[in-house]
Amino acid sequence: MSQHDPTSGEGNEDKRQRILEGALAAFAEKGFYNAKVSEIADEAEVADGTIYLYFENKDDLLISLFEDRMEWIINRLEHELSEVQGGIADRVRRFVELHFQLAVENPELAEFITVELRQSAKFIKEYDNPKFGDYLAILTGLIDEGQRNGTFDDTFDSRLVSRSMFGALDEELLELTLTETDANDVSRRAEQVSRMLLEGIMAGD
Amino acid sequence: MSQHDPTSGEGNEDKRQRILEGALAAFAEKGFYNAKVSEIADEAEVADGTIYLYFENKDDLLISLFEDRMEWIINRLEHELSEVQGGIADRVRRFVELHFQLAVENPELAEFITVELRQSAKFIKEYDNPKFGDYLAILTGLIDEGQRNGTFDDTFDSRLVSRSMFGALDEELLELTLTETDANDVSRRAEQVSRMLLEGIMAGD
Amino acid sequence: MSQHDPTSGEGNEDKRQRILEGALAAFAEKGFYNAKVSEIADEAEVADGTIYLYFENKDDLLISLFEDRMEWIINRLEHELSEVQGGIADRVRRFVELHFQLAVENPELAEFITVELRQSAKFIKEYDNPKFGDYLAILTGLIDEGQRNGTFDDTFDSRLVSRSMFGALDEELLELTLTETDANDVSRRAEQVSRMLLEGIMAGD
Amino acid sequence: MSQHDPTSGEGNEDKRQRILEGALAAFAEKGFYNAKVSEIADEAEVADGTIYLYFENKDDLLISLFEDRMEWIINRLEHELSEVQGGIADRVRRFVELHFQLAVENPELAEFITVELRQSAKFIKEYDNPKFGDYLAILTGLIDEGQRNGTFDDTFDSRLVSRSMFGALDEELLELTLTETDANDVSRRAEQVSRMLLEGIMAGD
DNA sequence: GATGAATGAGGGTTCATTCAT
DNA sequence: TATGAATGAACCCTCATTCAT
Repeated sequence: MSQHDPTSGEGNEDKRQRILEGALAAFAEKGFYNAKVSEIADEAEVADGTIYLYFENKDDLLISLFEDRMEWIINRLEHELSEVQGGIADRVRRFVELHFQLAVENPELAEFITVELRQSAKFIKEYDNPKFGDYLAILTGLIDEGQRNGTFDDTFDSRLVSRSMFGALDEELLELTLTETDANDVSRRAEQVSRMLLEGIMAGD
Repeated sequence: MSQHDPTSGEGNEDKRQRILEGALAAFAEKGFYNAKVSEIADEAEVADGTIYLYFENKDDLLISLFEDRMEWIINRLEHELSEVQGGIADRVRRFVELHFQLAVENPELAEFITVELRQSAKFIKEYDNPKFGDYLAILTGLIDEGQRNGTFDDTFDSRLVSRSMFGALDEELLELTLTETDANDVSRRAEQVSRMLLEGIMAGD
Repeated sequence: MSQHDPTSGEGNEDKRQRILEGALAAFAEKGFYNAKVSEIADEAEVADGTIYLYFENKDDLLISLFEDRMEWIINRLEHELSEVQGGIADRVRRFVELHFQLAVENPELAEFITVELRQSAKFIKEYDNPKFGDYLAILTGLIDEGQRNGTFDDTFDSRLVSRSMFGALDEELLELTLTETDANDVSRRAEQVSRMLLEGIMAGD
Repeated sequence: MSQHDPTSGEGNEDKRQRILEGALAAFAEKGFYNAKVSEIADEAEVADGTIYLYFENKDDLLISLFEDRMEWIINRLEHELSEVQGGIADRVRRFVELHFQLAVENPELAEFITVELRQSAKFIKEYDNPKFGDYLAILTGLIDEGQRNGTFDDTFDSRLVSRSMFGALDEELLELTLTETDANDVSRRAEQVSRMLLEGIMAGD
């Protein structure tokens, strides 16, 4: 999506990252349409025009930011999930926990994803948003595996389940970004969300 | 929120409604920021300036549209839920079903609510969005009642549960608005979503 | 070419004309690319945005100005030529004289036509520039008539002759706009140009 | 006009020429204002910044290109005219022919000269454009000589005549560059133009 | 009340030019 | 000398809002 990758030196990748961070800050604070390119440039400490060396236009900056951050999240999720000892339910629990943790650690990112992803859903549909598909696939994979090994009720459509779980989780994260929440409460919420979702799909006795 | 409360009755209320419908169509199709006031005026068959007799500005039009439509949805929900024979679980099931039904009957409204509500979340926070609170209160009320009568597990925070349920439901409705879905599949989804959510919170044996 | 003809009242046609005059002044002084839309607006005493109610964009303003002024010139030429007593040579002489006269009376217009018409030739080709065709047709018509009645040598291609005559005339008018020239000298030049061009195509004995 | 006169000889002069050729191609294709310096650099296979080692700025590049190409044309004209056997009329005829020939051989140059010279006339006036004066002087010289030896009518102002002849010729060359024309037609046009112009100024019998 | 022509602030983007390497 | 990434001033155009009719 990026127009121009000036050489491949570190200085430049750093500049690209600074721009993405400036965009993240601006989009999180004001939303895509109210964020000015010149503010992003200020934040990134580059000239306005420099942004256009790394991104085609403001839209591309949005898309690229999504892809960049989703990729980071996906890597992080895959890494953390691979380290989980225990069954499939533990991994789902970890999946949920990790989201709360990431949201607490990166409030701007949480705000950006929860607020802009939805708004940009249609916008992004045109670009197909493969990264979001990759992301959901992780969750769908967990559900599928749980259904195969009898942990989860296999009368559910795993894609529907993963979408719904994402929706529930996302809504909680939105609440988190929009209100002050103390740490204890955050873990209590994580526990409740994963318990509720898991019990919803557990294979009945 | 609206600036002008037309005194001379139905003729004006009709004009106000035409403007809101034009806004709904425009916002659903293009999103709030890409919808032009002049397009809304065209759609409503009024002059651009007329919109400012009924609404303070474009923001107010968005807020008013939310409030108007949420009020309509709330009334509809309350009416339909009041007619449900059976227990609390049946009412939750009906709550979910009704959403799918409304989304199918009013695709523009579904698109508007699912896409713009989120995006406007922060924007709307400033205005506090009491209607959304009223809406969620219906669901929270159902959960509370179920917890009191022992149908639902009362170790869950009912507000968290209702938010999560809304999130799950909303995500499914978004999927519905963004892809073609046949009627059979819609009811299958409604069934799965309500089953999953209910089992998640049922008082376990 | 113009986008919007707001009603048809005189006030509006006047505004459109003021914009065209502002454009003429700006284009003549600075050339198309160096003239700023905001300067044209200033000159016309309208807001920047008003220009876009009457013209699609800056290009359209250029095209429209050409068409408007060429039409005016064509009408003027046709009217004046129709009043000429005498033969075809007198009408050609009058054609040339009139150009010098118009250039003296409307130096901005002369500058605009001589400088921008050429530069915009290719640009205007895309829009086909029918008015320039109409203009040249007047001259071609004179040549044709002179050839038919034996005044002019009919071994010349009348279209080539009229283009060449236009080129010669246009070059002289350019010189006129770029240097100070006193009135006596202007008429001397007009006389020389028409004499030279006429003798060039007279049927020889 | 050029900032830098490369000291180390041919390698640099070659680079300067490549830049001028790139500029010619770009200006001919898109016009001065729409041609980008970076495109010229691409065409010349040099870096953008390199252009500024050889030319002060984009304006200087335009001026320098004019001067370079006009000098070339002048040399070519003087050489060819010096080889003409025959009288002054033959040399004028050759002058015209040669223009058509050069235009056919160098369409980009023809386009550049016919389209941009005029547009840049005022722009160039500021720099005085001595080369164009030199060029016209050739033609004026021919006219003067013809007037002195009685071939041409000496009641004409030779500078006016040469300007008009240039204008006529230039207009024909413009037509040539803007439309497809086959070789036969080109020579027919050359013949007609020179015949017309010569007869126009021949000393009457 | 209703109109819609007019307004003008605002912002995304371009591109000639610079300068550190 | 040569490079080309970076700069940032400049500008066309949009569109929410106003107000004379």
